[in-house]
Amino acid sequence: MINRQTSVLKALSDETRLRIMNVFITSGEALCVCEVVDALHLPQYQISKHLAILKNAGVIDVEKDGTWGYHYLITDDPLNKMLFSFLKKYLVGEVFDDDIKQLDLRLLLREEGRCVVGFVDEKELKTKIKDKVKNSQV
Amino acid sequence: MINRQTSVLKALSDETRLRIMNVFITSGEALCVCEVVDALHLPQYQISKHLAILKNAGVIDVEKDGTWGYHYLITDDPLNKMLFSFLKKYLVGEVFDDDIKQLDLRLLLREEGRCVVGFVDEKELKTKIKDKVKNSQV
DNA sequence: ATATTATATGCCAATTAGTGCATATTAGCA
DNA sequence: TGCTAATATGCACTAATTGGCATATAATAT
Repeated sequence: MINRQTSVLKALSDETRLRIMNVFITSGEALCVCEVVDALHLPQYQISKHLAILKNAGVIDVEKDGTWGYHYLITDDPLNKMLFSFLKKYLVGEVFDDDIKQLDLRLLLREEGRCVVGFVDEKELKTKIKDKVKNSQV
Repeated sequence: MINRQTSVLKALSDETRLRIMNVFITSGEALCVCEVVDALHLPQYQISKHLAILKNAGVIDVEKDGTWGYHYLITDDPLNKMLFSFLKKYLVGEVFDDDIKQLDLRLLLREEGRCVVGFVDEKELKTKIKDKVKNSQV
């Protein structure tokens, strides 16, 4: 009953969902739920729900790989293309930048481009990264 | 408590408000409330309320001229500029196009670039336009 | 002063949306 | 088969949003 642009913008009218869009857009990666959870420091059930809303609005989709679910932007669509290139410039500021930093750290844990761990809290993340660096030097 | 981009996109997450933004953006004019009312065919109190929300979000402002209130886009801001140029491309489709047609008709009633009548319904509008054309030919 | 016109706003009811928690689902693994 | 890990979802609660109506405000005209 309402037009597409309205329902898409409704889906984007929430800080958490904008933060999610931000990590997808600036990373350019397909991300699994646990990676988004760690980037945003929000509970898993919230991220899952918000991802479902974005999926419903037609801006992202999922591809399952075992228990992992890789979510990615639907870029083969003219309206979405406009939207994403707008958001890429528009979403600037502390919150958005912090999320990217966290995501970049978290992505260091990937192996061969794939997510291999669930959520890890802040300290655990740092420890794991140190271990990884150590091992790669050996 | 929430960041600016979020509150702006919240303000845009409503079909009526997107339609309002559309008439501002594609017409490039400062419009008074009655002109927006006639373009969208919605009750005055709705338009007033929605304009207040957009004003609150920092995307439009008002300049009063007697009882008339001319609303206009706040374009001297980098984030707003991005937003408006995005919306200009993004807001396409029947609803949006129809509103523009209605607005164009309605703007024919202006005199020296100013609004000189309140709301007029569809038939009244057509009559008035015919009269105007007739008078201008004499 | 009073009436009229353009616009704003307060209040209510109805709907919708977000959070938190617990639990369901599904896949891999011992 | 049973366990654990990754993700999804149902439910209850609260908060926010919207439309409709009536009325307020404020400027102009009579």
